[in-house]
Amino acid sequence: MGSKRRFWLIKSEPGSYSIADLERDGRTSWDGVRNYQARNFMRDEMAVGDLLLFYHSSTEPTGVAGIGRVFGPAYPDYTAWDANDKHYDPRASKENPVWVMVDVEFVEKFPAVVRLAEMKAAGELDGMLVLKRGQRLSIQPVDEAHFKAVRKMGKRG
DNA sequence: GCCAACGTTGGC
DNA sequence: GCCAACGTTGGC
Repeated sequence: MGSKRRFWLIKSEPGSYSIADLERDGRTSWDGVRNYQARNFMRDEMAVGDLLLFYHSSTEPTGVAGIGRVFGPAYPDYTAWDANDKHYDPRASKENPVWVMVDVEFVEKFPAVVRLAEMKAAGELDGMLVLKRGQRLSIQPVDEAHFKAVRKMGKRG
């Protein structure tokens, strides 16, 4: 895994959890991820200190709303074996957690959302996963150059 | 609200 | 192990 800091994009519908919520809370558990590829990224590749583009999906406008940081290593997502939880998975148990989560902390909220359309128009973001049609993965690795470019766009407001 | 794209499930 | 059917995601 190494010590090299990685960069990620995490998606959230702001109606359920927004960058403003993270700013208010300071820190939150990124629970409810029920996709194997996304889980593997959290479990195997995310490291404390990794920076995250916080992406608002299914809203207007869609785009990157701010920055977060991985606060702690992956641990079992106990909401998976809570029958009352929205993300309950009957295959999961304390003995066999199946799913994991990480803790995420607030870093910054952009003055204005860096819109998806704006990102598509920026040539420097060519190849970024989130720009690909049909790309539904809720946790995506991001190139350092792409991360920096988006952050710069965000600071401009 | 529509629907394309995708991941997952389950019959065979 | 294939693959059709299904449910979900998420932009538009």
